[in-house]
Amino acid sequence: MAKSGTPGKVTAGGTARSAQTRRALVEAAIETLKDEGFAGTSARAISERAGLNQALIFYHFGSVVNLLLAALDSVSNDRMVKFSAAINNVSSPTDLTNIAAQIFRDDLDSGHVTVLAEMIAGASSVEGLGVEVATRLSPWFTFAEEAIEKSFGDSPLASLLPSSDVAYVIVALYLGFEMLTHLDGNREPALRIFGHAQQLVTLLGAFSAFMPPRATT
Amino acid sequence: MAKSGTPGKVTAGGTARSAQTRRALVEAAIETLKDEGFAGTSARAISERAGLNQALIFYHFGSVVNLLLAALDSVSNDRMVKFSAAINNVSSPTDLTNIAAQIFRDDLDSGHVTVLAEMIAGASSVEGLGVEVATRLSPWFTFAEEAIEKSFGDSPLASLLPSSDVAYVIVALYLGFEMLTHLDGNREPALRIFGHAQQLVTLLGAFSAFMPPRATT
DNA sequence: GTCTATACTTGGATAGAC
DNA sequence: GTCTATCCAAGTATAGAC
Repeated sequence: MAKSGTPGKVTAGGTARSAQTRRALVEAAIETLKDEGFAGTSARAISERAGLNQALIFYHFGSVVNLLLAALDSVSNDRMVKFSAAINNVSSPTDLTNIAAQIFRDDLDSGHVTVLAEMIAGASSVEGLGVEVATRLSPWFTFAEEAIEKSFGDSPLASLLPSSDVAYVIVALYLGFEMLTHLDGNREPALRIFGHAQQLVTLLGAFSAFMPPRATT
Repeated sequence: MAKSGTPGKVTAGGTARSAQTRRALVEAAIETLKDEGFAGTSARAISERAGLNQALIFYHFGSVVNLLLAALDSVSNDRMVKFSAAINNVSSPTDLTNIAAQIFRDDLDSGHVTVLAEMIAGASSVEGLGVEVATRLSPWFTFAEEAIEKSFGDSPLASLLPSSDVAYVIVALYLGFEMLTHLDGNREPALRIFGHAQQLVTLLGAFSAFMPPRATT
């Protein structure tokens, strides 16, 4: 992307002030994406929110899109850290749905999934952005898959569906809930449905007692 | 909206040529939304695709956003007509999943859900657009709910979840699948999962034989 | 109703002073 | 590393000729 040797890289070293500026810009980019959407997230809108000069975006990131990708990296990493910490306390399906509901509520309120959704939707408008976003999305799948394996792996339910497909459904639902919730500002349906999911898992768990145990390949 | 008495209304009468121009613009807006996303759908991009003059957008629709809403109306109506026709042949859960899979494949390929997803995501960027999009989305919920009632209403499964919540999940999944599929251009996971859903419904149907019948309120 | 031409605004990006 | 100033492209929207 950035010309060789320029400070365009996200990981570029430099003074402490540099790092602080970059962080401020990334933070402002995230907030702008949440509030104004992809189409409303211009260099001017971001810099104004950060209280910094517009030219700094191009100095530090080379382009607006690069800054947006850095913003996506940031929220994605934050989510993974939070997720990973939570999942260590998980070993049963019930655990998983409980923790998932809690994290989901957190994400809805903080707007982190909004950033992802806006970047996915905005990817159609910028050549080459799609693959970059897809790359940053793939950890979400593997994380979800691991969580499912860890909590459902011993259950006969695991033989019903490949965990990679379940992970795909979870991520899709996460995105869909986010979009609907964001559109009308009403998070109740999504949260209520998470409650249903917990009951369903319990119910399926009861059924699974009558199913043959999972084949150990 | 448009000033009073101006031809901004979608339903405005006028010459046959007028109607044709409006249709061409709406069609071009749909295609542009699919190919370029919300942020890339400018008056210039639309008019160029339609082979018409850019000023016609403002003459006929008053603003670009109004044209986009007309485009959303158009795909939304088309979908509803198609859905409604399909659902008349449906009476069992198995019927529903079969038809749903078929329609879903159709929608993925035709890109109609893309239009919806881009409009939802883009709504964040334009003041007041959110409520307009939400209004046009509500028929999708009621339709899904009716379809569920019609096919699951007699099943004991219906007592597990309110059909309005199931409808919410379906719409969310539709959106989520669309975004993921659009991002990486690979529709296989989503289609495969529809296959799983059919098996699950069959399985649940078997289980439901052991459940108490639905209370007739 | 449609086109050309144009006014005005916003956005991405760079040069150069500090 | 940051700011001011500026260029240029693209966007919305309107006026007026046809």
